[in-house]
Amino acid sequence: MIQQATRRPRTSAVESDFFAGRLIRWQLVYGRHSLPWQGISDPYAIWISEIMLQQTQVSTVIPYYERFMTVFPNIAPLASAPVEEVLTLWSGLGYYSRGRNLHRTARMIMEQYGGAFPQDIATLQRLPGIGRSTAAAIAAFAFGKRCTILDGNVKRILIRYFGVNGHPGERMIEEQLWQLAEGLLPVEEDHKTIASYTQALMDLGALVCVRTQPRCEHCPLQADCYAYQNDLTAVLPAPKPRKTPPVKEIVHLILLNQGRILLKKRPASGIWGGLWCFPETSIDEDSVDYCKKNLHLQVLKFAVLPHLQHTFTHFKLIIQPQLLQSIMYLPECEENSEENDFLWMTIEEALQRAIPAPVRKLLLMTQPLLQSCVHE
DNA sequence: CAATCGTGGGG
DNA sequence: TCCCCAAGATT
Repeated sequence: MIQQATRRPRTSAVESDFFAGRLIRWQLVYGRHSLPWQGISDPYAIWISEIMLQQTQVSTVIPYYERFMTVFPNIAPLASAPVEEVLTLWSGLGYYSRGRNLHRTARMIMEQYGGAFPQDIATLQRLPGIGRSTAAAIAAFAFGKRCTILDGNVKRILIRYFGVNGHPGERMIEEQLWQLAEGLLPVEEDHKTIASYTQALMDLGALVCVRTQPRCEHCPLQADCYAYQNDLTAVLPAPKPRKTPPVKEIVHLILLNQGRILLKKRPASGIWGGLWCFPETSIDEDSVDYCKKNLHLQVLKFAVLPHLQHTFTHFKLIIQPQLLQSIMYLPECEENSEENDFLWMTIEEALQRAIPAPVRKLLLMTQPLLQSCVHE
């Protein structure tokens, strides 16, 4: 598994501080120090940033983080807000269960811990949305706890540094990496040291030990890196074997009525859980029939918009948008029926709600069209 | 363990 | 255009 094992008999305390020391000194000069969630030890702010940063790049997160912290500067208003308000601030960021779990956790911390963040990593990890790595990040940054993160950056660094064969997806490898990461922690449990070290790992992975064309010339670990010394940085880590994702095709119904459009709130579980979307049908079904049968709406189809491609991690979605004029609607589909999961709203209102990225895109694309319809 | 869950950017 | 995947967690 670990090719260096013969040359490097595990991680000793001496090596640990060799590794950590170099990293910390490098971070001081070349690392990032001005990110919005840095230079603080407010566990709430750190928590929000860590959740947003899960599987999401820093540049994407920054504007979302700023908006979120303006609306919810601390845990109390977050806990007392409706979930939908959280999802609205999450709109476009993806992985919306993060938003729902964030809200659940805020309420749990208010109720079970009197509004104060638990400092113990095991307790942190029991909170919704906080796994092993995120718990460690919060504990390290906010409380200076001596525990290791293991995100994509750290995995890539360790795999190269130690010359690990195999994908992090395999349980054995995953556990190996956790063990290695823990062995490399600075010996002393000093808040500043732990925070700098943790940030150093992230920065090295994001700025130097990047996936393609790593900047090994600038790496403080170069002399000891297995991949660099053996010219293997291009093949380590081995790419994850992937199946070609399936393609799904659906129709999005943009229903117009007196300057308003109809949106439907999706169930909390599944894709885009809890978000507002256009009613959708299969491409095999006649959309006018669908509206009559399922929405009790008499409609007139008057435009088919160019299709939209949206790629998820595990499948590709082709969206066929249709513009439909609703002539009238029958009593069964009054507003506020169906537990309020169908709502007519103006396009401006819709844009301010919790909607997924493609819906936002479609709304913006068709906004001029809708305006001209109103005038008719 | 494998699938699920978004979106955007870079090569 | 296509492939890869980023401060992962949950089921």
